[in-house]
Amino acid sequence: MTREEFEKRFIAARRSSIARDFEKLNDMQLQAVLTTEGPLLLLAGAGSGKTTVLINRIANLLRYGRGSDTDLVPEQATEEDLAYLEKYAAGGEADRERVGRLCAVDPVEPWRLIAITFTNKAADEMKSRLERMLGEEAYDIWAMTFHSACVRILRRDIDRLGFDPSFTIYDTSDSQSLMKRIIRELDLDDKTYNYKSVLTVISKAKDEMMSAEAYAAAADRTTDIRKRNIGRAYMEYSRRMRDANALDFDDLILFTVRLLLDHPEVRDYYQRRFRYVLIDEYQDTNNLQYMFASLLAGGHKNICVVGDDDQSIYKFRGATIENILSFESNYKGARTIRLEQNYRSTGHILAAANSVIRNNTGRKGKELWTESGLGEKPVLYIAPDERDEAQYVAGKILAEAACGGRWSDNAVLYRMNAQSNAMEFAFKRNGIPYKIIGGTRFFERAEIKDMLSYMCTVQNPSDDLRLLRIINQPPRGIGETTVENLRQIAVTRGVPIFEVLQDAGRIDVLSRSAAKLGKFAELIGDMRAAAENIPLDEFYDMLLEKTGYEAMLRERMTDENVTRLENVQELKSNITAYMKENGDDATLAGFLDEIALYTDIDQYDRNSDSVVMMTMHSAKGLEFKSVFIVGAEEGIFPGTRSIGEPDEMEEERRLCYVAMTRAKERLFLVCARHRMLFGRTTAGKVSRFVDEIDREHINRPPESGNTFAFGGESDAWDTGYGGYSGDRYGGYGRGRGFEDAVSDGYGYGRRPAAPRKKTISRPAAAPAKYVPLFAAGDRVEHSAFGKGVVTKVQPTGNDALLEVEFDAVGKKRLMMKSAAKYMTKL
DNA sequence: ATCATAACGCTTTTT
DNA sequence: GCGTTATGAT
Repeated sequence: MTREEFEKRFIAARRSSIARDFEKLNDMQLQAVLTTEGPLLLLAGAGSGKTTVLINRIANLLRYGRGSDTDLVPEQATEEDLAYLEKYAAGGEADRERVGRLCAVDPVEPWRLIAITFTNKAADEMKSRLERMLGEEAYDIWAMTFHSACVRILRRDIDRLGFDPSFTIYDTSDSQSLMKRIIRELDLDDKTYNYKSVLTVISKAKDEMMSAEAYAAAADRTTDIRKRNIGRAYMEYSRRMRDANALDFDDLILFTVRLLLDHPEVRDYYQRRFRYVLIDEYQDTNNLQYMFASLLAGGHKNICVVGDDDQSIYKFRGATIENILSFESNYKGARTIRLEQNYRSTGHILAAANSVIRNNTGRKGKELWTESGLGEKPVLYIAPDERDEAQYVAGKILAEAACGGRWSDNAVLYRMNAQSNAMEFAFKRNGIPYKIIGGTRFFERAEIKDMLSYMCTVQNPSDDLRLLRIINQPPRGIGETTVENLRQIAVTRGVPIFEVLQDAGRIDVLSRSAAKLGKFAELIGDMRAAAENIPLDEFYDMLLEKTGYEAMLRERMTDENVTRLENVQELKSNITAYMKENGDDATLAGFLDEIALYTDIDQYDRNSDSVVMMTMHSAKGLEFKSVFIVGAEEGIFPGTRSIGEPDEMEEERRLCYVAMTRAKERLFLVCARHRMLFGRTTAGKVSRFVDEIDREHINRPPESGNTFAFGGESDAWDTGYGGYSGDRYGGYGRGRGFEDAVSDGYGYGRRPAAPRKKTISRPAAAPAKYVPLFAAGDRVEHSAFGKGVVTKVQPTGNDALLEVEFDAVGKKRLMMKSAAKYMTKL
């Protein structure tokens, strides 16, 4: 055997031997795991087992280093070794230790790996799966979000950029209130200079790595007044951020990139350190994140990015799909692997999703497929209005629950949070437990922001923004004029407000309130001392007490204040959780870091069994047995803003693709002909995305043309067709809408006859009078909740609120008319 | 300082 | 249509 032939066979046998560790993967997944060296683009379709691949890839790197992907053959390898490997590779038994020794080439130390994700949730999942697979070794792997990785890097070296390592992080609303203030102070018209749009411009500039100085200078070279004024606002914003020793979310990444670009010794350290860089959700990266990733990977050039161009839905936040589309040209010698086998959805659903996304141009081109059979076709239901739409969804869910399904198998996805209202009502009417994800978030609540502001002020004395928030909260008689004086003096002296506070006694204009100011300064000072000496949870209790915040809430126990108190306590449980996780390392600064980067406490716990409602955006990365996409109408989804804008329309279509591919077994597309939104009723028509679905993969109601239309108008919506809504309780069993006519196999109870041809009167025109269908003491059976007894009937206009004590699920409150459809007297 | 009323907006939003 | 927010009056 020549050396050449020996090496060839050795390399092949080594790769096959390593592959035996990953037998559960499909071929493409395996390739992705074994391809360790150089730039790699992993196009991972929805549900293709992406995280599994990432975890196994890391396991491979730790165990075998580049063994599966190198031409290097150890000098000392013998023909006997080769024979041994070949036998093992062919399926034989072998000593694992010896195989490991023969296959490994530079196994990598865990701390040389960095895996970056976008969300804390993804990072946490990655971490826990790594721990499960690798045990303690996993602790040293940097598995975290872009932002937390940057914080970690900055805490070490930000002093090189003239910031103090104890910097605080401003979240979006902090930035917003700062910008509001700046616009007011610069005397700019808040219509033309809307704080949000100004911040968007700044964020874009930061993404292009344009400093305030550079931006303002460039703006001044133009005649564009607006641009020049935004330049001024940007300058002021940067100056204040610097003075407050604060960084916003963009800054975290921008400054890290700056640090790596301008400071070779820092760059070298990280480039040498990280032998392998992994980036998840690459289609969502913006320019800065691209820079950051490529800087990190600049040393060893082993960068693996995972993403799906078809799932890029955050362009409006600066994500650029270009990063993934041009990965191959950005990285010389890049390899691409496509994961197209889907393990989540059944055939029809996948085919429907494929047929929608096919209408986009500029794709990498991918077609998902599955081995799991055709399953059920997605169903289109057209409701008369949003009430009926919601009632339809509730009905489907109840029917499924009646067959033993779990509530949490169902998700309702909508385009915007405002749509959740109608759904909420329907769920309440029917006693369906639900949970809304998103909307007003925990950390956005005033009382939480207040408590966090106290902590920030204690932690960072120069954080004026936070200090101003709480200086008179609860009221301590420090009024607006005093605050204004304070600020003036701070600006002229060029020092943080807190310093002026301590000096108040010696300043004339402040003399009248000096005592109050001094007391406040003392309070913060005391708390600062306490933070260093007592455990964090005790510190927090002390804060609640000494600041008088708790007392303020307790003073008047309104419903609102009760919730606030609960929230404030909830924050404490965050602290306790943080302490548990970090043990002796738990510090105030550490906690604040974590909180600043944690928008939502993991409010989505899968333990509680309830239907989840959320926007399609938030649904990314999740999966459900049944998915309801509501509001599938032109003008809602796609939204008015994207109609006529080809790029936005494509993004909208990708969003549709994301939403559809969340469904494992059942997918419902629901729309309403008339919808009341923002106080106006508008007529809509079925979303173009629905029309794009191949007819053989969807159950549609018969063409609404002449058959159902009014007076022969072919696309008229106002057909007065009987709907789902509970308004005509006497008529249940009929008028369920189109969809059952095509039989999706999921109607419940009595099957309706063919749809009525047409109805002249508008639905719900004359509200029916209250007719009691149940009385207290009735023994009843509900299709989803089982048997029970009616304990209370409370008439409400033309309906009634029932209280039913169910044998299995306990007390439920139901609206009579809705309940009548699913519940019968025994 | 606190309450009331008027005015305003209003996609989506991993950090 | 509703919930937040800015402003003005007491």
